[in-house]
Amino acid sequence: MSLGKSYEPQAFENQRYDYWLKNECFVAADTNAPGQKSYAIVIPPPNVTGVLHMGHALMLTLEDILIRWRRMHGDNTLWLPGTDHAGIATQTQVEKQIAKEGKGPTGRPLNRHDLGREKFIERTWKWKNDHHHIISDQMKKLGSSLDWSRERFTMDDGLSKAVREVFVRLYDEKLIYRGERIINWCTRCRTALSDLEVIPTDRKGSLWSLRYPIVEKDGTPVKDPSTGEATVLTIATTRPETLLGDTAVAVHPEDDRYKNIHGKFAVLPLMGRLIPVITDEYVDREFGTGALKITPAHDFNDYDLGVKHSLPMIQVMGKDGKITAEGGAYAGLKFSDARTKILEDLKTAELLVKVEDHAMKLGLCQRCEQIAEPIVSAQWFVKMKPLAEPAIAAAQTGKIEFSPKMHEKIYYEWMNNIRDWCISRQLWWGHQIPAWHCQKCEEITVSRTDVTACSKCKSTDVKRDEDVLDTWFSSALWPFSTLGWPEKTPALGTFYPTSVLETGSDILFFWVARMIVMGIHFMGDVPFHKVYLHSMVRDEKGDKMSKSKGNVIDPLDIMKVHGADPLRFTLASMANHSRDIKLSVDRVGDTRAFANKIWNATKFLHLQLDPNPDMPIAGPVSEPKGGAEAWLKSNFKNLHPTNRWILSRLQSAIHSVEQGFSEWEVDKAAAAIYDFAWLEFCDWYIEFSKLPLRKAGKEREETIITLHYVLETLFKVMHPVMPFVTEELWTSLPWVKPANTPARVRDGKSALPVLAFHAFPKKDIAFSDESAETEMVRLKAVIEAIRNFRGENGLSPKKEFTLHVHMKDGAAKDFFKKYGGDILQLARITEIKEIGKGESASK
RNA sequence: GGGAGCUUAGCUCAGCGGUAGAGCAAUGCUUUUACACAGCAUCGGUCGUAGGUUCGAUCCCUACAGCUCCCACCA
Repeated sequence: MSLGKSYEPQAFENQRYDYWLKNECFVAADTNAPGQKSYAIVIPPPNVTGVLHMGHALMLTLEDILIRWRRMHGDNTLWLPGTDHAGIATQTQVEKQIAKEGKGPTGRPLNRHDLGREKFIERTWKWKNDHHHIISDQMKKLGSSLDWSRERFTMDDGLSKAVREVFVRLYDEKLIYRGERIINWCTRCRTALSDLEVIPTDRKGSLWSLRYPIVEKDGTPVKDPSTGEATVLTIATTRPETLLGDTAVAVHPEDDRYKNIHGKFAVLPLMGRLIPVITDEYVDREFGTGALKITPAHDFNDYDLGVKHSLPMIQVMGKDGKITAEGGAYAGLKFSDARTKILEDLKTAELLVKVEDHAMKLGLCQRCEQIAEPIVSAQWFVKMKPLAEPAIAAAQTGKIEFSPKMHEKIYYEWMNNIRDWCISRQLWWGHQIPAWHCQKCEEITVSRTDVTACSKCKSTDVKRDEDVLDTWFSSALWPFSTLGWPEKTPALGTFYPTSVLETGSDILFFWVARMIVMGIHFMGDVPFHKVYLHSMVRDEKGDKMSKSKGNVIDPLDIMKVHGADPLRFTLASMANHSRDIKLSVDRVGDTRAFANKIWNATKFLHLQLDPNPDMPIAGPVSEPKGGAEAWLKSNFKNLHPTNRWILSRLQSAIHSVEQGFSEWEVDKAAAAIYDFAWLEFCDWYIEFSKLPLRKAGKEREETIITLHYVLETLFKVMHPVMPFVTEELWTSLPWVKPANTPARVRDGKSALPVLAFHAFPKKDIAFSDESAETEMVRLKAVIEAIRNFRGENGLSPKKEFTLHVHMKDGAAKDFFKKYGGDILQLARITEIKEIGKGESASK
């Protein structure tokens, strides 16, 4: 088979992938063959409506490397694909689409309520079905060797069943409960959020100082003991609109300034109601005036104080982003308008003392960047503490290892301080909570099957809870739900626990920690033994890629121009552990040059074998009996030193790559491949090989065998990183046969060899040769010295010259006797002349 | 406020106790029968700063600075 002029990935990548797919090359067996081990990775499921971004490309590349590497080692490998229903993200997409389709009753754009829940969910399923193929097709473009026959979706029947089972069991175990608590609420998404979904963000704000007059219970002003004037407490706040819901003011019990007002009351500005002055050591005497207003319904700290002091909770900020009826004159105003109005009114009432600039953190909704408001609301929670304990132990005992190690500390930190997980979301798209509220006795019935009557009073007037579960709830079950749980499927037995969980470090808490928790609780064993985390991909300046900044590097664009393999190799070689990946398009271009280099090295071999009028020696060489490897092994001692050298270097490269893959140092593996292939094999070995290849006979034959063997082995070693080009080149080699290819593939109409089924090379000490390596170092040094001499003296490579050397010592004499011819040609010198001591060397 | 990581040639990064490395960029030469998506050579760094340990430090320790990230309820 002949090769094209240069590396053109577009010519073969799609066809290769189609061939793999058609022949089910990546389908895992449900059970292991005798003596076989299983190796499984479940993919971090991308959003079903998403498009492939560089983070996905990195994740897919790294996981495919591991999977292909283990597959070549003979493991029963499963790489399980799937997508996530992505509650808010998907729902928002469909809502946007609906909004474009028409107007609702009052002339505003259509929304989901106009359709109704059932219709809306139907629409969303349709959207999902229409869009799902986009991201999976893109994953295929990258060469991902996923077992598509086992593809799952977080809302498919099996997974829905698993979700329901888990919910019911946790509820029965009292680990899921419903409670009225303060939670983060996004007024745009109109749903509760978990702590993780709120991103603290630096914002410039103001600190307003407000006056709260202090009075007795009956309303008479409290006089200042020293001045005799009415006491007014000045309180600083960053959110003046919350004063509508104040139910107390607090001072520190030991604060001498305020001892006279303990037990008194404050007149709430604008609202006029009396609220108690309470004391609590929580108050920081140093901050502001040392006095604090308490709004239990709208601040996490105030909520705790409110519970502690049994304060009423007045909800003034509504879930719709407007002030509630409790807000009196301000009811119906948007929060921001309410603030403006309140500040005006305070000013008028002379209750606003001063305004200062104040740097502060604001919690923003992760999804829409709207300010997340703390609101008291009835939600479902998972009690995390008891579940976290065994998950912490699993890491401590080494049942789960984190790599890089530093993430283990971060994991402990979070798990040790874990708070209950708010799992209910006020959305329609997702797993609806399997709980029914009795309209008569308020009993909640949670069940695996749909409920028609209250479990307590038997009333048939029951209504299903409207909320759906946090998207991450179903993702947390992913490692076992995708394998068939709660059924005891063969696949579950074969592949659980999975081998490695690989993902970006940004979802360590969202996903990884929760999978560990759920896996241990429901399977009685960890969901995976190793957690490999990769860095974030940024643009070449180190900025986060974002659509608004316009700095997004689209993996699909890159692949279109340079091919999947160069992108994969680039990502792999940049996948370090300690810093973000700064990706530049140029870098992928450089790697494309590497692919082209390998392409041409292979072409070089073909050129030797294909009859060619310009090269009288060229012609086929037949494969040695028993194969090249066996032949080279038995003749190793008699091979030319350059052949022994390259075989020895190849072993060393295999060793480095194997080590890189097994120790989660993929970047080092990529470097080892690059250095061997380009710097040693292409730059030196191929140049050396040209000399014997010009002569007919044994030396030529031996060199062809070595060339063929090194290339073939190199392709195998590189295959996990660059699957397309390696297989393309490998199949072009004259001695490659479709051996090892499973029957289902071999029996196909075309039986192209598939590299994925061939064994990953193992380091073979039979090919290690220290003396050949030492000798080559010497030879290279001599040639390099001559090249330097040329460079420094401005002698062009064309200019021929004679090298005069002293050769009094025997070793040097032998050396030049042995390699003199090679040096002549490779360093382009006319002749080497020996000169006596005292004579000066000249060109 | 707590914690982590990073700081090495113009750029992107390796190296991590023993005379500074690669790729790209720049410059020069070369179209020699694998490759100009190339080859060869050259240019280029007191390895963030200041101390300490050591015979010896880019590499270990301690401070400091800058950048990045994570966690945290200071109004």
